Amino acid sequence: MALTDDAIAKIRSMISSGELPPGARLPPEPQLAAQMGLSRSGVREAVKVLESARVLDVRRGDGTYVTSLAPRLLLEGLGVAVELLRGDTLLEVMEVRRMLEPVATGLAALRMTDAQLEELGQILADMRAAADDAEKLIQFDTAFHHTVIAATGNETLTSLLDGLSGRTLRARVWRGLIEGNAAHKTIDEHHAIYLALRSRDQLLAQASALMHVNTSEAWLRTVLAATAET
Amino acid sequence: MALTDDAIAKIRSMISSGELPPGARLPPEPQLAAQMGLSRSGVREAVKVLESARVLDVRRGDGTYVTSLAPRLLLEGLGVAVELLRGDTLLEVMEVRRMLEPVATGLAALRMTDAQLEELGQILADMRAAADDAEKLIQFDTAFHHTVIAATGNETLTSLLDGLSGRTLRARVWRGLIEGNAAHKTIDEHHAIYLALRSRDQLLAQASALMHVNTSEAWLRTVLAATAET
DNA sequence: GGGCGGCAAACGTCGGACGTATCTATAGTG
DNA sequence: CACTATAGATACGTCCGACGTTTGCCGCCC
Repeated sequence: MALTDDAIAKIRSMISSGELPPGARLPPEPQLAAQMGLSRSGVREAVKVLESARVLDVRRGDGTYVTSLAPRLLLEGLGVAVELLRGDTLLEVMEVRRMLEPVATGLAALRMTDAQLEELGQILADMRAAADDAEKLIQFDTAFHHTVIAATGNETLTSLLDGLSGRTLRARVWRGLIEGNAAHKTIDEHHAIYLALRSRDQLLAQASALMHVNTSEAWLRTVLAATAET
Repeated sequence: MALTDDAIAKIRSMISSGELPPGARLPPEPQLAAQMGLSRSGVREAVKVLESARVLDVRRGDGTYVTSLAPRLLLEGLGVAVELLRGDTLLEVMEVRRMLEPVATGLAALRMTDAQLEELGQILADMRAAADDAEKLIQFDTAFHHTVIAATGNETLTSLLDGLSGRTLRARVWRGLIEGNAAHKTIDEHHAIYLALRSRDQLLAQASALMHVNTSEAWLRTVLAATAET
């Protein structure tokens, strides 16, 4: 494993050292191969790994470049990782959300702009209108929480929570909610969060977010228990 | 990009669907290539990507297997991602720690066992004894926080916070601490956290952890400002 | 000045070859 | 019978060379 992994480490080190800043262009693959003492095949594997980690951007026919290294890119991988977590560890993920999301929502109450509140109200209305379409509900739910967290202005936090709230996880929770006729109640919870944010009430925002995550966790337990029986 | 990325998606989907459970063995590369309609080179790139994400475990001379998919493996990539974050976004990371670590430490106060407390006391003693060795301080600091968070029993949370407290980030903070003659004060903060945990006092643990993260953040700001001038 | 076409550069994919590590089954030995 | 040593098969690691396709750019033409 030495050669290819060494190449990965070398490229990564050139980036973190500043030798290859964001936007920089790497030498062509054959030249890079010679420079690092391995074949083009090995370089391609290394580049592919860094591309999948959103560290490099490979443009066919053009060249290979370092990305912006923005957190939204580098933390994208968290989402795919969470998608592969199994059964009980999903409850661990939910516990993390339970710890993080209320505090973050409280912070959002202090920082949210009027325009963002407006947008949030629209999403809430959309959600109410889609109360019988699971697919749309999941979509608006994702947008709602993303908008709230993004209002903190912390892109790292936003990407992290986006990743923790993977699509599969959300889908499972909403499946439980709908089958348990609890979708309406959950939409009301979103409304409570919205009202707290609108009042710029940090503590209330925090509390309402905690109750909401708690509901999600409860339904996830239900769904997981039902799945385990089968 | 279609072929190799398709292969990655296919393998990942076979895993998340349960067709390839943890520990399962994949077909040999040539066979896998034929099965997915591309050359062995392409398969190797796909496998390499999943190996770097700790989804697959490639054993030379033997075969390729699905890992345990434990969160400690899948979230390992978060650490390397954080290592590549630049300047100001490190403050965002610190803000996330500021939100998450106190709550997690409070939870640890409720769940920590006597044996874990004992271990924590030992690490604290080691830290005091190494008060003039930056390298060791960083090492014991890492062990201290890892032990505290691990006491929550939530492996996902532990891996997440481990990743957020990357080695480079820690090194920068401690460099500031030592140059600013604040190492001793910081060790006292660790002691305060230890005492709170020992008293099983959730709120006090939470508060002491917040003060500690706050100190780290302040010194990180100092170091970043000094770096920016140069 | 702007649009069009062709050339060169660079990545995408393929096929085959050979080296090396690992596992296993077999034969041998005490 | 149990254990060891060895030979073969299996599978990944690395390299090389070739060709297709895409993209960017520059010069030509209108």
